[in-house]
Amino acid sequence: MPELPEVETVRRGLETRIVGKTITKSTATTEKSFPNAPAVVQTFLHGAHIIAVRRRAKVLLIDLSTNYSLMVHLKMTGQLVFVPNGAEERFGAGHPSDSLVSQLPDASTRVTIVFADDSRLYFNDQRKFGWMKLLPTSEIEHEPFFARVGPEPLEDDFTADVLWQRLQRRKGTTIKAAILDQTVLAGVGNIYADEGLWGAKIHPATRVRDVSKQQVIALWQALREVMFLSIQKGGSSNKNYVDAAGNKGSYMQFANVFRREGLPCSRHPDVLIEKLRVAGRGTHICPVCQPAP
DNA sequence: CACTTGACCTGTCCGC
DNA sequence: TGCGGACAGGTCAAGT
Repeated sequence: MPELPEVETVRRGLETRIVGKTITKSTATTEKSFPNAPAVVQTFLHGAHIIAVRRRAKVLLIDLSTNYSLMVHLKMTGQLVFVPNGAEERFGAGHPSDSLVSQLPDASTRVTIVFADDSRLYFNDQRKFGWMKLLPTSEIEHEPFFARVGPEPLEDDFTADVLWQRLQRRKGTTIKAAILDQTVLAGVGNIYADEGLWGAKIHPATRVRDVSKQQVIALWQALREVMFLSIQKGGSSNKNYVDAAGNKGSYMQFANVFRREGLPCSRHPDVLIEKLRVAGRGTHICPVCQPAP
């Protein structure tokens, strides 16, 4: 799924498109994608105005005038796509060739939200791992996930020292598993874990206790660099991901290891990127930059 | 508590 | 071409 840069890109796209709009109705085709009771949806979603679109970790928060919020997790294949003029609009026409969406709704559409001007927001999710739910805005901070999630890595107060401290709770596991752990820091997923570890020249299977302070500083810097760059490029479209306008991101053109097995390392043109399995996930390394621990 | 593995789903790709 | 298995951006529950 969408990791921090992709979710942030969606957030920015939605912010400019839906804030101020009024929701008139919604339909859900898959119970688990939007499990709230119909009465709750009727009372707190229909008729509400959009106040703000926020992000925490990989979760989107759409604040409503009813003092409820829509909490959305895209998981692996979720999309939130805004379409200006409803079903007749040929979406994607006139877009650059990188537009994935031709017409919505499609077979993966789980929820449709209709605004008063007949524009729509589609929640598409091929694998049905994602979900959206309504809850009182004041209860967000008490959600179990938010009560445990770690700091935002792109905030100014997220220093290398903070990362070092947060890693101490996972000394026995691999550095890759540790940075994927959302309670250590928020927002890193499989793509940026691999890219950050390559940037810091750390093998993903290195035990946290064996990672030096200097390496943690390099990792802190590399993770922030790759995620800032990815936001600039509109995120990574490995497969399903598109932004709020239905367009793909271009970060994968700048990736150094992710999904580049068999291709040369940009630091060592005669060395090929290898793929292995670490923390139960496909993992990509340069065997020279990142020697086995 | 720390750590690992399987489960949740659908679709695609790869080898036989 | 068909079919089985592995794998895919994330998180949780349950196991050790």
